[in-house]
Amino acid sequence: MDSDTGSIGSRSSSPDLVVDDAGSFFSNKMFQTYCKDREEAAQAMTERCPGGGKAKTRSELNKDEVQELRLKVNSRERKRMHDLNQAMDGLREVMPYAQGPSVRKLSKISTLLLARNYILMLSSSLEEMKKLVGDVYGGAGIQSRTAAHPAVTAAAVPAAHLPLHPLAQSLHSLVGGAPSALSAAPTAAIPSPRSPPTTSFLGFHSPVPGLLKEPLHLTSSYRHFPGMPCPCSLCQPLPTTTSTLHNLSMTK
DNA sequence: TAGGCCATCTGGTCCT
DNA sequence: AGGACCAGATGGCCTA
Repeated sequence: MDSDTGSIGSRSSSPDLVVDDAGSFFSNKMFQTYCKDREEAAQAMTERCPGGGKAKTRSELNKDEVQELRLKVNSRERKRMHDLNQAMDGLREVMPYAQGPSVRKLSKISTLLLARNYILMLSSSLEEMKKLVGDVYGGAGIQSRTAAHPAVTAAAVPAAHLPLHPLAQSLHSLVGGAPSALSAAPTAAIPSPRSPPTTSFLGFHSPVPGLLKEPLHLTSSYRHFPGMPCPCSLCQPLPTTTSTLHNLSMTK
C-alpha cells in the first residue's frame, strides 16, 4: 500500500473520519468528545498562560495541536505496520511457496504457520543429517567433526539459497533407491493459486510440484526442491521429538 | 451475501 | 514526555 506521509491512506477505511477545511482528518467520535473538553481547557489555558516558553502539556494543546499530534501518532503507527508488513514479505520470499503475479500472496497467518513448519522441518532434517553423518564417520568425536562440516552447517541455512552439498548427495545414494513420490503427489492438496493454502496444507504433508521452485536434480533418483521435504528419509520431516523443538510455539 | 483478510485509527500500557 | 507496542473497532475489498 502506500505511504506513511500522514495523509489519508490509499484505503480510506477509517471509521468516523471527517475532513476539515484544511483537508486533514480526525476520528469524528474521538475528536468531538476529545476536543470539546480540550478546546475549553486549552482556551482557558491560553488565557491563563499566554505565550509561555515552556513545552505544553497535552492538556494545554489546542485543537490544531491535538490534531497534529494525532496525525503524528497515526503516521508512526502506519510506518510501524508497514515495516511489519515488509518483514512479512521478506519472510514470504524465503518460504517454499510459489510467488508471482498469478499467485495469491500468503496471508499473514498462513505465512507464520508455514514458517513455523518450515523451521521444524529444517530442524528435523538437520538432526537426521547429523545422525547420518555420524553413521558415515562413526566413532567418538563425531560431534565436533559434524558440527564443523559444511554439509551440516549448511543445513542450518535456508535451503532455498543453497545447493545440496556433495556429501548430502552421497548420503542420498546410501539411503535412497525408492521412486520419487513428488511426481505422484496428490494434487488434491494443492490449493488454487487464487485461494490461500489451508492450515492442513501448511503442515507440509504433501509437496506441491506445481508450486515448487526450481528443483535440484541430483544423482540419486530423488528430485530435490530447495526448501521442500523430499521423500527420502534424509529430507523427510520427522515427528518433533526434541525438547528444543517442543519449545517452539506460536503462542505469545 | 457471508466470511476472510487487510489497513487504518485509536487509546492504553510500558519503556527509555 | 515521547515513542514503541499492542489490541480492539471499523469499514473496504475480494472470493466462494
